[in-house]
Amino acid sequence: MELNLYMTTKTGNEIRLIYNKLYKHYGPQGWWPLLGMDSSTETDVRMVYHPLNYDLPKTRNETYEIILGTILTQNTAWNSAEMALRNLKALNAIDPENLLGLDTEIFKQAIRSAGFLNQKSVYIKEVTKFYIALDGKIPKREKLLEVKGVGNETADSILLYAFKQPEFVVDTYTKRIFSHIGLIDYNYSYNKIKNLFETHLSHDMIIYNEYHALLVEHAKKYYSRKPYGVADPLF
DNA sequence: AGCCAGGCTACCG
DNA sequence: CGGTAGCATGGC
Repeated sequence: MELNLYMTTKTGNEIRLIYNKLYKHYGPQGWWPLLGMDSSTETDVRMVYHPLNYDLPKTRNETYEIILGTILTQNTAWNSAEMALRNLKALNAIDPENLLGLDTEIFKQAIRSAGFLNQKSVYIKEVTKFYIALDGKIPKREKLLEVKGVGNETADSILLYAFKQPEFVVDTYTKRIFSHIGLIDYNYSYNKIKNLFETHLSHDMIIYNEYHALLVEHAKKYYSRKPYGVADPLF
């Protein structure tokens, strides 16, 4: 029979149960957030989450904005990355060609709030050239990983949120929550954890999108300060 | 005042 | 291979 046995394992049930619990508790997350598209109110450009709308990003520059965000938020609070994005928008640089045309010092100062500006300025230029060269095509994970500054999590975030591909994203929060629950060891490799989730869930972009966003939302509340998870009311 | 943030590269054994 | 120092700034 073709009804897969893995669907009945304890681990598989846990992974799906936890998703349902988080979704019921927090609801759809509307990731990846985008800057408001209303340029008439430049002083109040906020990030827009878009729950239950999985058609975004729609334009070349919206896709690019998400790619920029994945680099800017590496080991950095989202608020700091968001500030950098607003600065870039004010420079009309959430556009691959315009960004590459910026003066280097102006560019670095624009992304300063996101930290690691020397590294990230290089990473962003590298991934920008890669994006332009794609010419509208969807990148292979393997090729994304060849770009300097794009590691496992960033590659999966780009594929999932910018290109709507079913790639599960593993981050620090995922490891904290699931090691706290006891389903993984904290030091499992990235791909081992990624495979665990992808094995036990439908290969569904929407599920992967919400699951990762929900884990971040939950972890920000209960897994940001040691000892992690002790006050977690759900798990 | 520290600790933490939606990681990655380079280099080490 | 797996393990880790260094990277920069802002919030709390």
